[in-house]
Amino acid sequence: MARRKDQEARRAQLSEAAERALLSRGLEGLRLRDVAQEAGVTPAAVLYYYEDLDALMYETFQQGIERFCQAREQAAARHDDAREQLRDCIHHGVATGPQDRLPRLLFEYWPRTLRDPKAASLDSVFVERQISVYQSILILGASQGHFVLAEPARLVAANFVALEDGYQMHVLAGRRSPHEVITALYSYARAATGHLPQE
Amino acid sequence: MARRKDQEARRAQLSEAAERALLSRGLEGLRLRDVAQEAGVTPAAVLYYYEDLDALMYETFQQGIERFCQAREQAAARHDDAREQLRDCIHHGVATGPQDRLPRLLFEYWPRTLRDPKAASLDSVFVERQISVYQSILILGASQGHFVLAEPARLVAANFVALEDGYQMHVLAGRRSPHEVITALYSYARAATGHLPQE
Amino acid sequence: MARRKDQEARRAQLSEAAERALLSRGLEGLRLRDVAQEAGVTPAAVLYYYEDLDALMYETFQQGIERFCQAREQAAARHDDAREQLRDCIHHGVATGPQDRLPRLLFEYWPRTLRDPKAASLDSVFVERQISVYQSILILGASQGHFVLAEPARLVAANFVALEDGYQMHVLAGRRSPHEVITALYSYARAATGHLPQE
Amino acid sequence: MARRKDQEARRAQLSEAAERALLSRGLEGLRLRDVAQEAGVTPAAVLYYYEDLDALMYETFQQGIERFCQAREQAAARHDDAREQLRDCIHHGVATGPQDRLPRLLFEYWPRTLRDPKAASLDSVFVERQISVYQSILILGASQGHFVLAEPARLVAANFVALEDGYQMHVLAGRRSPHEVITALYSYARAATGHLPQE
DNA sequence: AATGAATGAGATTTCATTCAT
DNA sequence: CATGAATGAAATCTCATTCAT
Repeated sequence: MARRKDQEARRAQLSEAAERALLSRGLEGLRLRDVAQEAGVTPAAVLYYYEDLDALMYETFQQGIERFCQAREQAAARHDDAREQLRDCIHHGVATGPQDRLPRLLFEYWPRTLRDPKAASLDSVFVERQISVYQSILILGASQGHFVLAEPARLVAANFVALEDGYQMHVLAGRRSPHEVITALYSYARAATGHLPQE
Repeated sequence: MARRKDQEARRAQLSEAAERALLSRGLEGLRLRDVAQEAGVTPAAVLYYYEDLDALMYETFQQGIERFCQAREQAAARHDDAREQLRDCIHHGVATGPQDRLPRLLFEYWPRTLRDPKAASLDSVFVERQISVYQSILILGASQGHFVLAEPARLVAANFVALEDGYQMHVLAGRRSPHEVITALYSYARAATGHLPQE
Repeated sequence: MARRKDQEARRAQLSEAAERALLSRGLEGLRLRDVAQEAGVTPAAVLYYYEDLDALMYETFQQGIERFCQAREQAAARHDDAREQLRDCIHHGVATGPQDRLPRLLFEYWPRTLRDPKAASLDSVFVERQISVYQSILILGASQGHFVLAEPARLVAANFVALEDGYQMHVLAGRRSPHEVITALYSYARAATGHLPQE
Repeated sequence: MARRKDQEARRAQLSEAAERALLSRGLEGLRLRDVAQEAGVTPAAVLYYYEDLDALMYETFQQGIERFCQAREQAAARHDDAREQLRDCIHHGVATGPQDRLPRLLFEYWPRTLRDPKAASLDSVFVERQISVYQSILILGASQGHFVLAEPARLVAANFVALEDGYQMHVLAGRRSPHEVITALYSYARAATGHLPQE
């Protein structure tokens, strides 16, 4: 039991090292070596815990998605008022800058989902889950009388996610500040729900 | 002069071969060999025209951007009525499917802009140019009395581009049909301009 | 500590293999492959210990110089009488034939000192060190009353070294026997010091 | 007939280009390309006149030897007095500096004579010819009563050549000025002939 | 006589991977 | 459990070389 726990801990460390290494090298240029070095171990040690680099990165992606979604979901769950939920949800979806590890991981990994079916389905679920969060908030807000939706909640939610993703790339590229993006999302919120969130 | 033309033609052929090879291999897994094979020449022949694979892909990306932008700009220019311009502009910005080469190239290349400054500035211009197209259409539409903008044209234009990009990834992943995306963009058009384009 | 020793030992083995390979291939035609084969390992194994072939050859040159100089210095140090020192010094400076590895290494490497500053300074020290050996012997011999110098010791010493080097090339080319060269150096010794060494 | 003359002229141009290219690249790093570029033609054009780079360099070496020897022989032939012959002969044998093309060519090529029999015999003749020049001068000087030889003329001549070669390398390496070398040779001249040349 | 395009041989180089310790 | 040595596969890269024009 303790053994298994150690294993898990070690894997988590490696996974985190992989995330850090990803920032400087990018997924494309990332070598087993880089991750090992970042973790302070030898490449062979990494292979003791993971089949190969792909497996490690897949798991890292997977856990990244999980962390990202949970953060949002929990952020929303902290409030009863849909307006506050919406505001927090928006905030948690935007990268704090080009060095924000989690969004970087998610976007660097994305091209791989085009060819790796397992990654593709993971990504599908990821997107779906984010849409769900928005959708729930929108429906709640409508029922609370705060939001007036001119379009189906599902469509508005999908639009939120797409907008977010589209702008996310600009933030990661350092071309746009997180604040600008949040402002844009707020503005869309007003257009779609009639409610303008307050910072 | 004829010589130069031959050179250019050959480079264009290789560039196109690179685009095709990209579809099956992805940018990450793309080898010099793959491009050469796709073009029906030896790897050394490719190096005769390009410094290395990176240079070839950079130029391919560059020209891809150019083609993409010109197609949109020309599509819009074919009409006098801003409503028709907007409709065509939207259509030309959405991939026809996962095998649509041009958008694939643009999105596969994207992660590279995070580390290559030259590519980054190319990408900046690319985004800016697309925003401009939408912005012009919006302003024209407003002056023609067809559009009523609740937000600055610039912001709405940026939103269009971000939405498009966010949804584009879903189309390329095969998770969403081009039609769905166009519908979503139409719906945003109504929200932002008061005008719902007709297919 | 033991590790470090292993490393050093392995490097020394490779260096020696390089020397051997040099005899048949020459520095110009020497490939990483040749050295690896001579050492009984794979080319990649050589690169595990050395940056590249140049680095290996540089170190081999460096150590060759060291060995060559030490052999001479020790040979001279074995005697108290400057006449015996001179004789032994001369003997140790002449190649035993075209297959004499050490002189071959030194002379094959020489052209590289024309372009590689690090090698150049190594070579400078090498020459200087040899001149010093002769110079010390000459001065000692003069003080012992065995030698009568018509020219400054430094100049005579430099002449010894130059003569030796000039003749060395003939020996390495197989055009002249070591014996002939030693005789010529003896004859110069008589002219410059008044003392003719006895074999 | 005119044809042949053109051929010869072209080959001579290429040979000279090779000499120039040698200065920057060294024989080891010299590529067909470098020579072609230096001559302002394409690599294929060089191959039209020479079998391969080796053949070109061999001929260049051969002609270099010829030029070098003739210059010395003619220099000596300009005087009747052996003392003046000796002085001029010495002067013509020492490189003017590291960029002196002819000596550079001769010394860069030297390692090749260790493995290429044709080059080896060329080199033998070269050395022999130089010794002959000195020998003739020494014999003449003795008969004129200017020189007193304590050793056979042949040995003294060989010593001159060896000294010259040994010092030549220092000049080419930029470690010694031509003047210093000439002084050293003068000093040897006095020791071996009793006559100290005057600059 | 010479060129420019393209080839293909041969070398290096980079890595993940293996294995004894 | 982890390491360091060494391997071997796979890619690139460099050139001389060929050939049609």
